[in-house]
Amino acid sequence: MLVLVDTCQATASARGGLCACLEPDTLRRLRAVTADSGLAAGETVFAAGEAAPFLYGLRQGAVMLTRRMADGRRQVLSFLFPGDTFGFADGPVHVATAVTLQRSSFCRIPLVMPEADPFLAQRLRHIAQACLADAYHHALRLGRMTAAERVADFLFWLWTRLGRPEELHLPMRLVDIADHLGIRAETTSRAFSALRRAGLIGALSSDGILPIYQGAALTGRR
Amino acid sequence: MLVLVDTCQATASARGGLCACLEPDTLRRLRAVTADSGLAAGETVFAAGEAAPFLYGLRQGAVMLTRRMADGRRQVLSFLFPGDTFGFADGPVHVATAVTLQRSSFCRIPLVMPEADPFLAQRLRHIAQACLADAYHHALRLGRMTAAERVADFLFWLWTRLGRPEELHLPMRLVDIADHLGIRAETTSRAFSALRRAGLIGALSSDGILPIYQGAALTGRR
DNA sequence: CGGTTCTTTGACGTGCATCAAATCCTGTGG
DNA sequence: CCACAGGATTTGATGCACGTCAAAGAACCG
Repeated sequence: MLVLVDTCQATASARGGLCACLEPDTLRRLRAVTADSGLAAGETVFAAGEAAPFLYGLRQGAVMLTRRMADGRRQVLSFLFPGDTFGFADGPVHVATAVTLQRSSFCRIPLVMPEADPFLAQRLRHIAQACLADAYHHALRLGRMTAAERVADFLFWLWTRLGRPEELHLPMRLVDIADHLGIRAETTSRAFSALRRAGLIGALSSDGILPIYQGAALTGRR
Repeated sequence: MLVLVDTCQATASARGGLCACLEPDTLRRLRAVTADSGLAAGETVFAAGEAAPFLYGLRQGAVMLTRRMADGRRQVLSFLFPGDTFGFADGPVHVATAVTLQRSSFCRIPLVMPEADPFLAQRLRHIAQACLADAYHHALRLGRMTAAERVADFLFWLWTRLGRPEELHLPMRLVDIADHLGIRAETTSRAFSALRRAGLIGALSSDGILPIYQGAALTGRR
């Protein structure tokens, strides 16, 4: 457990904004029952199959949602950043495992709350729909794009999500990106190298900083 | 436009049940503003990019949701059956195109309704979450399963969704299944042949009837 | 400094795509 | 009823994108 901080880094492009987008009075009511908590990098927030009594709003840090097959094959379903809401379950248990990629802190919303609060229920419905739209886009990536296109499209998504900075800070490993895009870490590395040779990005430094030279050119025609 | 029918074939395994699962009084209120409509096979219910003023509940028939890349590559996002709810958008416009696979009939729910009806909003939130759970499962299929596994797992899903019948009625073409699973129609055909030779299924007849001999054996270890 | 983990690059193998052709089915018109 | 055209499925032959295996840096850590 880390110390709690009160600054929420939620941005407008977040799929959620339980922290950022709620009306002030709803937010005030939320605060009354919301327990903030923090975790170091590499820790499990919740695991697939566990009971799902909370929704989570990511305040700081980065999280990934994963699923595994019985033989260990892993799919990274989604990467989450400040302002994103996660923990949606289909029924009483989680369908995915959530793991922190960095030190992260969360809001936790007890699942009884949205049942009682129509405004919150409405907001959560829209968030779930935004996640669904993302998942549809990702299905297109996985089903119909080449490895190089997947990597470029993913970097474009990430670059946009993080506010189109000149340098992208990648909190995840290459193998996590590979498991997100349905390819191998080696293939991911080769795609990065090709983009670098093409002048769209710079070299990935060991601390995960990736210069973006032509971000708009990363998007293929969808 | 087809004639309206009043029997809704929604089942318990449907992701939705706007027709089947609502409380009688809510249903009655819904009926007051719900316009039923019908379409023949191969027609477009709505297209990606169009305004999204309605949600849809499928009463009879079958529908698929698709997305295309600019160069024509197509991804079938989901197959829908009676009882399923669709038309969720992220914002004001549809993110997918919905096409009928058979003669189908729908309920249409104006999007202003859930805003006004907390019960309906709650229900839609749960439906959207169920769709998200499906989309996550599908990401695992697309990202980490072999072609043969994808086909078997898809058939298992479909078999379960349709009530585990002895004969599956496939309303879609092989190429639609292929575009759903991120493979080619030829590969899909080969996978069917392999399952047939293994004795799990029978021969696919020209009218789309597929005998299921060992449905439970279709599921891989996930 | 030695051990560990991650990334990068090369060499080679394979699963699926692609190309092609045969078969089957359906609809149409004589 | 039969002939024919067009489309879907099936199967075979071949090619290539990406997986797999391997090894060499590079960064980190005790």
